[in-house]
Amino acid sequence: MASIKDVAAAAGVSVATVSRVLNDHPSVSADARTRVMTAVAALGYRPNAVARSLRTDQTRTLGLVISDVLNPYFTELARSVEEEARALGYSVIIGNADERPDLQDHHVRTLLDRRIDGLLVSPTDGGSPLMLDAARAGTPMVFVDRWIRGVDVPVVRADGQGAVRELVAHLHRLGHRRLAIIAGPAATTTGSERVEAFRAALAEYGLALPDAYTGQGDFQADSGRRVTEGFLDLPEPPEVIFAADNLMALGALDAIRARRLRVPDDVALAAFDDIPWFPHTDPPITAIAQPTGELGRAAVRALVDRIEGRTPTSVTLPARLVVRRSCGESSLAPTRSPQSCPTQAPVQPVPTQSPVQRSTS
Amino acid sequence: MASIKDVAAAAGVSVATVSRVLNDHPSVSADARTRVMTAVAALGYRPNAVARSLRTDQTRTLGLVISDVLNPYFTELARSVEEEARALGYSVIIGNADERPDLQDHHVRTLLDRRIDGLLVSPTDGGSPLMLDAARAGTPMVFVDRWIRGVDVPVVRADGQGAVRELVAHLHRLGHRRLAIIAGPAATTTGSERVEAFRAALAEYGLALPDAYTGQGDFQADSGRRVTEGFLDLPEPPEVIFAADNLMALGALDAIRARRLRVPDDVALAAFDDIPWFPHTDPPITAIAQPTGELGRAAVRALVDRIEGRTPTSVTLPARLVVRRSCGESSLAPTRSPQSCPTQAPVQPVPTQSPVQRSTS
DNA sequence: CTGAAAGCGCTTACAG
DNA sequence: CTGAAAGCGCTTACAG
Repeated sequence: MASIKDVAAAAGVSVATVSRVLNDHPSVSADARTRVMTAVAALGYRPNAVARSLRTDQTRTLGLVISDVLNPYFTELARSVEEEARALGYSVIIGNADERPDLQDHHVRTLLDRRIDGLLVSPTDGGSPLMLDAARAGTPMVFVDRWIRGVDVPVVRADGQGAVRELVAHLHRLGHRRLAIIAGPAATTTGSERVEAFRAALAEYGLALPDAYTGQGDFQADSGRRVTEGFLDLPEPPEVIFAADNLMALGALDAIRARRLRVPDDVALAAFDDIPWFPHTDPPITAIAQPTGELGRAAVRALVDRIEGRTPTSVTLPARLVVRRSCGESSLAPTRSPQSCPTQAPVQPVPTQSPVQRSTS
Repeated sequence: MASIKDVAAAAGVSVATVSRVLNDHPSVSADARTRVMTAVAALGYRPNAVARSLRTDQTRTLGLVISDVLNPYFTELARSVEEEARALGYSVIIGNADERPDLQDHHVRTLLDRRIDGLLVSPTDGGSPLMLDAARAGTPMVFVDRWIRGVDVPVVRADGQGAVRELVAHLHRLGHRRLAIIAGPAATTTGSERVEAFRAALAEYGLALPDAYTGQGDFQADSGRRVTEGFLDLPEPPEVIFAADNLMALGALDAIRARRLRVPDDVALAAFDDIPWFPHTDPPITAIAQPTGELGRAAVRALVDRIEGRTPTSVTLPARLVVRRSCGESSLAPTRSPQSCPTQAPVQPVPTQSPVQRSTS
């Protein structure tokens, strides 16, 4: 592969001059510039990004460590992150933690070794020493979706509290009183916050959230299946199961189907995170939708601000409830007729409660 | 951040010695080794992968350019690729082409600039000059899923011919005669091969595939929606719509739902690629499943073989039909009762036709 | 077993 | 405007 030396030789200039035209440095004669451009084209020369990074101490690369690539929520997040990063002149390297702290650390370490300019993380756990050290050592970092308390790192996330209250109101209106939740790992913020929001909303209706109705999942499908089986084995099974993410809802559906039970007649089901398939499941699933694309973009902007010396801003955007049929027929709805549910614009009967919130971390 | 010089100074040895212990070179005294290890631990030193890559001319990194991250098929492929690569000591950088040739080229270029050791590609088009040049220039490369004719690059893919024949047999048995397909871009192999397999299978039953029943999609949901609307507007709409991938099937479902039509009563639907949601849609969707994980692993093995000087092998694995209810009730099935459809092991009434096939490219 | 030195492919003050 | 030279952080023959 041609190097800068080859180009310099072909153009009859020094490597310094080649470097200058490649980097659009102003002080280069028009003549030198054209000769270099010609040589570059003739040789099909492409600068070695590795060498450039070593010299400039910047890689123009962002690391993104997500909890699970098989989760459509994170996949959509990753897509918007890459898009925004590209618009700002950065590449992104994705690491998939698969909800495993050890794998998460593996990726953080690898990314750090590659000297990425900044790190976007959705932590799988309460914070590994590695990540905390990196943050303290001054690695530009931003948390997306999930975060870790007590670390001075900006957070970009959705607030689901309002939407969870609306969900509980919806369920209560439909006559449901025995509500259960499949929670995510307590060590993650989304794992604990969603349970707490649910518990608080139930309390407003004088309803308790007994331990038997609080199943411990890990955000993956299998755990949703397992926890649901436990719920259904109870002497008094819940009337509603609220899965704290879409994959556990998938697992719950599997378990319910396996017992030949019907949703919502035998058990109602709702999920956190909306995905394109939810309007099409049998029945369509009521879900809490996050502004995923906007979160990804805001996270990149915050990280790039941090990298380029500006002050990064934490961002919290509201999630919203999308009512479908999996919790029962709303008395407001006319009759049980097939609904039109285009993927891009899900039905949204309940208005978004609060405007975009921005707060400085 | 500490460099190798700092470690050498702290340990009282030369940087050469530090490098040797870091790389497990045999000729280092036990004493020197322990002093270096101690210094490394004390400083929290981590070798700079950028510098190492520049010096050794290898990055231990594979590039993976996939057609669309939002497509669960590619997401599963990416996961298995990363897993196998990690097992073999490589990292992988994913580039998402979003079915756009220009974006694909952007990622190939970026990856090449970073001097990845090898490239795994599922081409979005018939082959950009950039990619063809890279292949000719000797960049280690392997095609996964989709490929390009006339280039000497190993291919790892699934053969769907047998499964498509089984699908058509299934449809014919159910009494369907007007069958339509939503095809992918003709410039991609999977875009054209699936149509041809479908056409050939229809011919065996004396059925034609008229132009009006051949819709041009781009493997993304919107195109499935658009093409389906066209089909439904026909004076004589098809009885079955076969979507050449899962996202176009999602779009088709949207379009069908929007018209308040029912699957399979008004139109039957089948898809290429099986995904965890298909058992749960309304109705569960009949699909052709690829051995995705195995494809990803085989592709990595082929690429690493190529990189490390061994002879890479092309691999073709059979796809298989998974019958569900979206094409109508099979006369074999007892009654319309809810089925048990665990995500992990979809119902597979039709036996896999051929054993694993391996052929050298 | 160990160190001094060269060199990977760039960028960038420094002189001219 | 241009080039010679230093240096980014490593690895690896080469000598000893």
